[in-house]
Amino acid sequence: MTKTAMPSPEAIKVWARLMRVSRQLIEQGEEALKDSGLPPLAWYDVLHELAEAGEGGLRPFQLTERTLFAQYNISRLLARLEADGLVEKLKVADDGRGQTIRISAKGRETRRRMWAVYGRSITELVGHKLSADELSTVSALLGRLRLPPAMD
Amino acid sequence: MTKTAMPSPEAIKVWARLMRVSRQLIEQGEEALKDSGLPPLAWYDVLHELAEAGEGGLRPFQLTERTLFAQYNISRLLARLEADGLVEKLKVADDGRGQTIRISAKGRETRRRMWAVYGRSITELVGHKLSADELSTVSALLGRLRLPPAMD
DNA sequence: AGATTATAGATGCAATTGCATCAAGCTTGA
DNA sequence: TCAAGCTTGATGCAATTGCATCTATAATCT
Repeated sequence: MTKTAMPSPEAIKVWARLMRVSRQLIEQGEEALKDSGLPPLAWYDVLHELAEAGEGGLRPFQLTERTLFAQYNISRLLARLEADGLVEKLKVADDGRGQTIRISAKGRETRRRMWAVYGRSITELVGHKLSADELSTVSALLGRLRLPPAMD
Repeated sequence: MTKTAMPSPEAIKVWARLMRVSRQLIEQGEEALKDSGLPPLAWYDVLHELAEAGEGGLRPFQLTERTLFAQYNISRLLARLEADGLVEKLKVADDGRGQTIRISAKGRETRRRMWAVYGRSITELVGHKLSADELSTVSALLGRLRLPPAMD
């Protein structure tokens, strides 16, 4: 059993700023989307993953892993997305429990419109605040905080 | 009217990692607190601000500003904290609408115990992953993403 | 095979959040 | 001074989240 020490002042500062900046980013993103009459960020996250996955789609449990949303949250979010016609649920052949989720044309379109709005927030709150070099530095260091660490 | 361009790939990467890392940090913090039978992170944030404010306490609207929680959220959170005896609501002399919130001894003790648990998560997820220099670099750059920017 | 354990996804119920709005007290300005 | 408007904080109601648990199917073990 190894003792875990309390965080250094430097670590605390990183944590505090990480919390504050991410909260801002979320808040302003949600606000911008709402002002444009678009769905909340959580929908974007899922549509984004599904769009990247392409025609093959993804299983709900894969979405759970990638987005870090809880299982029951994904389950209900997908129900709402399906009700809105943004995704389709397909039976999967080799596993009777499972299903595959595929983004629909309407889903892609919604995602595109959300990105147009949300991307602007990112530019304002992130892109315009730091140089390209600084952005690379931050993302490299944040990559090492990720679980699992990003290796680029 | 100035056009806002879409974010560069570097900005997107920073945003994506920021979101992921902060989500992890929150999730693991919440989990650690729950496992120890302690209240959720939101309580910590408020107790922390109140502890820093000292005997003078803070007005609810000041908490709203500092924590970035919505006004109605603070209102109800304070009701729960008061019900648990962690804070006291005091009438404020010069403004009949307002109140001052002051942390109680029990509140300080709860905060202390939460920090013992939460701090460990921060050490594991942040402190142990980067050197002191790297931590300083990240916090300086994140400071510039803050609104308003931190000036240190 | 049959029993046991694990995994995928859904869901009832309680707690929390978001939204809209309210009540009460301040402030301003004609 | 008093009407109009602003600020502080609370709250009813709907939507979402968290928790625990459930059903169904797969995988493993004897």
